[in-house]
Amino acid sequence: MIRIVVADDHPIVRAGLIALFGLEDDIEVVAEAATPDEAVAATVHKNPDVVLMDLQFGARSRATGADATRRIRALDAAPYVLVLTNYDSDADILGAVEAGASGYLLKDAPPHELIAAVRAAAAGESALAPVIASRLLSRMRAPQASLSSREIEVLELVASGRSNTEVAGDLFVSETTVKSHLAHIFTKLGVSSRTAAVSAARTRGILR
Amino acid sequence: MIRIVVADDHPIVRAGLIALFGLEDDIEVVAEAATPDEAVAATVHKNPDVVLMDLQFGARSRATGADATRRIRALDAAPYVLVLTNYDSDADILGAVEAGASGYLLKDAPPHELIAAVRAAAAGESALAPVIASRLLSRMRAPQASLSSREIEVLELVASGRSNTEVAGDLFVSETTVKSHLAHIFTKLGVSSRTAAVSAARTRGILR
DNA sequence: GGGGGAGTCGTCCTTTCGGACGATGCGGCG
DNA sequence: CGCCGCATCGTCCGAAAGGACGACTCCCCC
Repeated sequence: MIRIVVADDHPIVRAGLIALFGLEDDIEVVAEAATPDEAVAATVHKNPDVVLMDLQFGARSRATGADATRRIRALDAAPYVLVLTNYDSDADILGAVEAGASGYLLKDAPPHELIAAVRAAAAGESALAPVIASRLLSRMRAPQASLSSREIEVLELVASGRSNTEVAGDLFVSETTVKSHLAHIFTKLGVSSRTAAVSAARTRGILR
Repeated sequence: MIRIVVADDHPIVRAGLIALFGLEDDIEVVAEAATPDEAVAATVHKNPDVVLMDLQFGARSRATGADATRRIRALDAAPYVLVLTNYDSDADILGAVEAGASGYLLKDAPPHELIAAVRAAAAGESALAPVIASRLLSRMRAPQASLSSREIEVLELVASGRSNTEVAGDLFVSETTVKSHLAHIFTKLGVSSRTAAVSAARTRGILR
């Protein structure tokens, strides 16, 4: 019997997961958690085989699913953590993997994929949704788009709506320099306009 | 007995809703739908009292929950549509209300609130999540910076980094029209560039 | 000591954006 | 009915942004 903990702030999602796993006779939901803290506590007390972890917990909780994952993986005899979330942003995926997740699934995944992932995780295997796998690979192929601190500084000002000349004034450099930074940012992010750069940086977690 | 249709592209969410309503003996889920088209079809065939409608359907479907809501509300003896979604952006709320939704709930709502909303909807009453209600009210109080739904639509595309010509193509209008919308957006938000408009809209909660 | 990346600055040129007009049709509202 | 907001389309023009070169300092690292 695979014993799992379900951690998600949405009562509806928890109910759905419990209902789905209720149909499987080799999987048992031993606890549910509505916050990252509850997830860690439940893991400590119930000692499950797998934790199904959401990444986004509503604004009510300052901690994230990645934090909880990190803390859970730091435990003795830590269970495997399967991240189950809505989004597939690079920042989220990277964060989850760094935190020690052994799988990453999207909430719109078909149930059988989810069940299979839980069984795989319980067996110590990694399970990635196809979408996620291809995204990770494309990230490997593409040189990591790490912006320099100066470039991030420029991009933050641009994101706040400042023009090139204004950014130049703010940073005490010439407009040429700002445009030069922006050109580098564009190539690194694979875009060709300031607004697209801001959007890309946001989805990748470079900008808040 | 209140007969409802559940429309959401996430199998997990559908399972959760069905499980939750299964506990209520005055509510019966008569059909589930994974796409907007299925939602309309199910409504036509099952003739429910209430339709629980998600707004975001994955990229697989071009139609949105708002489209489906509009089509359902245009039917004879149309059921009440309760929008149940993850986000509380102004654009989503406005769009849903315009489409004829009689309620707007967030997916992280506690189950009892959801149940109450379904009963209210079945009785022809409107049900808004407290967060949504206050947002609508604050919108009433500050009418100066309210963008039309079309303007928000344009701004969302701009925020994702699309150029004027691309936005024009996406919306099947001329570039002149896009620029016209943007000019209005600029004056309403008190800015003078697309990037500044996106920034302003974000801080005011118009965009997420 | 010779890359190589980051940061700085420059010029030339093209495309895009934004401002300033105007104009039409539609719908709501007093 | 007229007025007004919204959405649509148009032209003209100046300003901003972006691409394509080059070039000069640091500074780090092999």
